[in-house]
Amino acid sequence: MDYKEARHKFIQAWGTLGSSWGINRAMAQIHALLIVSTDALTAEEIMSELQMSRGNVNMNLRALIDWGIVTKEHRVGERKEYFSAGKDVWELARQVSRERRRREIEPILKVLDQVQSVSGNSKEVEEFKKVTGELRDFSNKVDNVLDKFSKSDRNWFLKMLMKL
Amino acid sequence: MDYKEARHKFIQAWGTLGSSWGINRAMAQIHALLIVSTDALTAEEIMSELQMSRGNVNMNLRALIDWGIVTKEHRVGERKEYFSAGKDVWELARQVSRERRRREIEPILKVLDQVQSVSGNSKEVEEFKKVTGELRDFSNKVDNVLDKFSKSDRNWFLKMLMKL
DNA sequence: CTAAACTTTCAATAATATTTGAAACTTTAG
DNA sequence: CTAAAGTTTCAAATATTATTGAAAGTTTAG
Repeated sequence: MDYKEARHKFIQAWGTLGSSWGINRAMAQIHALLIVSTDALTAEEIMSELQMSRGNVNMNLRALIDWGIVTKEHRVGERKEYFSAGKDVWELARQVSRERRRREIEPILKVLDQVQSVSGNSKEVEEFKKVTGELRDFSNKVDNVLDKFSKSDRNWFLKMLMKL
Repeated sequence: MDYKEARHKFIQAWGTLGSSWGINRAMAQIHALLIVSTDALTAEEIMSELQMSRGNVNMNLRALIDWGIVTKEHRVGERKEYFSAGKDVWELARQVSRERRRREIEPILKVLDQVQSVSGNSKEVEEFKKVTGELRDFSNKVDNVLDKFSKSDRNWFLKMLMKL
């Protein structure tokens, strides 16, 4: 397989994977492009490489920066902004787990907590409390693991794998 | 908070959570309804409770069955089919991790493997191989953990948490 | 076999999410 | 300050995904 094809395939696949995990295709593709680029790229370069509009590239670059997985660089004597993605896969995973925890797990935990205060003692209410309570406990545990993971150093995870 | 409100809130939240994780709202809501119900429900009951069409309920029930988290029951002397969700949160998590692994992690691993066979020895190709190789190794590890998780008994996870 | 009860399918429609592109805005060299 | 270079915004257009509902299909009691 030649480079151009492999790269295209990777970018496409990364975009598809993103879609099925709630990250939009453009954002995932831009990230894929940056992560395999040897140098930082300008918005122009990303636009032409991925055939997307300026607005789309700009919006999704900002989202990636917001997620903490892409950084903006300024070069001396240059007006243009350059963008690059961290090459460290471990760090990427930590950052993603940190963000998804904050954005999605925390809100559902809040609801599961609130909902525990339901009143009544019918069979239905008991069942409801039981199930949502278990869901909350489980989510709490997942939340704790992700928290640990996102704060840990890169050997923790590998060591944990050894213990399985 | 009264039961009706709490239940509604839970179903809504579960639907929203599903959406942001690539599971459609209707599917997540039906699951939420079944998991808090004391008894199995008919398609009719789900339709009226969640205000969705027969087609939508049927399609998503089949998807839930396909995921292995809802089962169909027949009752003697009854024509109607009844549906229920397993109440075991642990088992639910295992089943979901099993399915997502199969549907999303395996395909990306396949692409990351294929793409390793890229030819050339330019700086770009080296970087590409390096990054996609690391991504593949990492994904492999995640894949293994999920595999372990989906096959493990319910104490494994808790024990693992202790070790953190 | 027939017909009622129930389930499934799928083309049309609606809802949602993404993308575009042009205008507004910002920055800086001169 | 001015204007060129670059960036950001956002309403409108497009694309994608989910939902409906009616027709077709299936099952079973009689």
